[in-house]
Amino acid sequence: MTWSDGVTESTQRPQTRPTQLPYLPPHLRNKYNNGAISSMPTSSLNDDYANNNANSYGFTTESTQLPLGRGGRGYGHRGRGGGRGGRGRFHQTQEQDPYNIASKFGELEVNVDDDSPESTNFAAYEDIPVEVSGSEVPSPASSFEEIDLGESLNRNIKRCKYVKPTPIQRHAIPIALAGRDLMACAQTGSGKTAAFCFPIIHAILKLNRLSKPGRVAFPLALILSPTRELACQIYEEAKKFAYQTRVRVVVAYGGAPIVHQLHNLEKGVDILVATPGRLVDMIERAKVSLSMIKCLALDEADRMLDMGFEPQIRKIVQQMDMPPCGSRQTMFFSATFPDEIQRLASDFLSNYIFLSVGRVGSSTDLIAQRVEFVPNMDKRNHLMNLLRGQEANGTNGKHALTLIFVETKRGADALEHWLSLNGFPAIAIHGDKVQMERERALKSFKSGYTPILVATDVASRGLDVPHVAHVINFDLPKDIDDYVHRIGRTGRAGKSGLATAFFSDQNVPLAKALVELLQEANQEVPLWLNDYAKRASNIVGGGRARRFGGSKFGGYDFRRDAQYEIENDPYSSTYGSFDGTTSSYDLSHTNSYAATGVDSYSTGSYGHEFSHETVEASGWD
DNA sequence: AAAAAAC
Repeated sequence: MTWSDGVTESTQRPQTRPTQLPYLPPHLRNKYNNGAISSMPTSSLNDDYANNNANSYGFTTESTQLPLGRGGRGYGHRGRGGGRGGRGRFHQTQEQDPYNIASKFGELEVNVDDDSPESTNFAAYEDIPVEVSGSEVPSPASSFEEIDLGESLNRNIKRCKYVKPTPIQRHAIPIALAGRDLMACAQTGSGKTAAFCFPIIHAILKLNRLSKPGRVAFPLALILSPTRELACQIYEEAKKFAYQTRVRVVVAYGGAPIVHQLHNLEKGVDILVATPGRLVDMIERAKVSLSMIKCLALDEADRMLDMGFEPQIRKIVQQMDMPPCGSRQTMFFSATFPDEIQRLASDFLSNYIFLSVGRVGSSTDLIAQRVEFVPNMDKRNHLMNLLRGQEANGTNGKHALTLIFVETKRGADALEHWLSLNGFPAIAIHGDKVQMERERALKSFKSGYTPILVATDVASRGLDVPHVAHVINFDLPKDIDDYVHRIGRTGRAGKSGLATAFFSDQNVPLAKALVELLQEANQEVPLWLNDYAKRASNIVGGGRARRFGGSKFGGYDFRRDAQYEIENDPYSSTYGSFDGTTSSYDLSHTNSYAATGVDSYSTGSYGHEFSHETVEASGWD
């Protein structure tokens, strides 16, 4: 992870940096001058460069300190990040793939930009199913030129080597530029960070009222994240996009000394990226005021509004000095968006547009999912056999990392210990570890030094680790959405991935939703699991279809199913996008929006998917 | 019953 090594470690113990450097696989070291990062000098990627770069960051993390443009060193943050590895499914491999690792595999569809813009992949691109609903939806844009974010942003888009907007960007950016509120479903890695960062930066530039230094910071935009690591990831992205715009981006999160963050705030902040706890702390210390907020963005929004987070979010958004709903712009982004969370989110939104980008080319299409019945008692032995099998196959090591999810922090430590005892190089990450340990664990895993990471759900969302070949749900999560996010850690960079779940009798409540998910992803459903699902369906109502409308869309506008609630709900005004004519909201027709002044459209086909020749390359067969 | 997120 990138978030604190440059900030604290390198300033406190700069002499230790060399051993802390992100590992760069030997076979990749001399391959950086190809394709999209052609401007990058090969020499800039040797260890010396990384070393210098890391040191040069110090804790001066403001955007203007980036070495971009000097010898084309630029955007990768290579010295610290170790490469966050994009999924490479779209044309923006570089967005999360500073090393351009994806293209190194030579088996990706993503670099079509380089030579043949008209290649067939563009056709697939157009076919990604998109669903939009809401009133007066701005038209999608097919190119960045068409969007025209202004000179400096256009320059940064070019620097990022973004050639064409991804589907989520094509739709979300015009919506955001129009100042509309937005609820967007899109897989991580599909460019959603850029989808909200570009419009935010554009809006701030247009305001022409950049923040000044001062004892109290008045950010114009706030981006919230559920984990510290994700906050840092967004921060790094936003910094790239804001390069040389004089828009200042600052990050605030717990577990790290607050003084550095406060110092950065005092220098002025336009965009604040934060985790909730630290932000509340800063507001209560009167170091930050939200009174100038023009735009609020929540990433992994469904997590931000779940039981644990909702009060904090409510506090930040409704009980501090943030301008009320309607006089600010609010955007929610997530890969999964259950009904009940949509309902909560609508409290914070005004006349919003719902946008869902299909899953083509994202997680479930590239991931082979297996579910095995394993009683709790047998889990360790079963895991051992699995790992031994990988060893025998050669399908482990630096480029086939294994991520094991467990339910509890204690369980993570215990399993790490047990694996280590049995000769498997494993390390655990969870929220009881201090930040330094979390970071070290992640780095050790990313580098392949410990190719097995045992994790709690701290690692289930937003975490970008390249080369995760296998996700093992040692303990299955209670919530199917968590499962979706977890397995989304593999199948990255266009490579296929494997997800194995240990299903025990404690997971019966999950059976139905799991079966539906497997079916949706064209995965084989074990007979015994089907039996559980049938039996469980009597006990546990609903399932995935309820939330996802049985489609391949990543989400489904809950307002479509909300007729009676609209009629009876005292908060029905929050559904203002339906023009108040709720009674004419006819659910019997899919296209009923048109009749009620609510526009809705779908594009693309369900059947078309990227073709990947990478399945056999994964080594899991 | 658990995880995450402030000091």
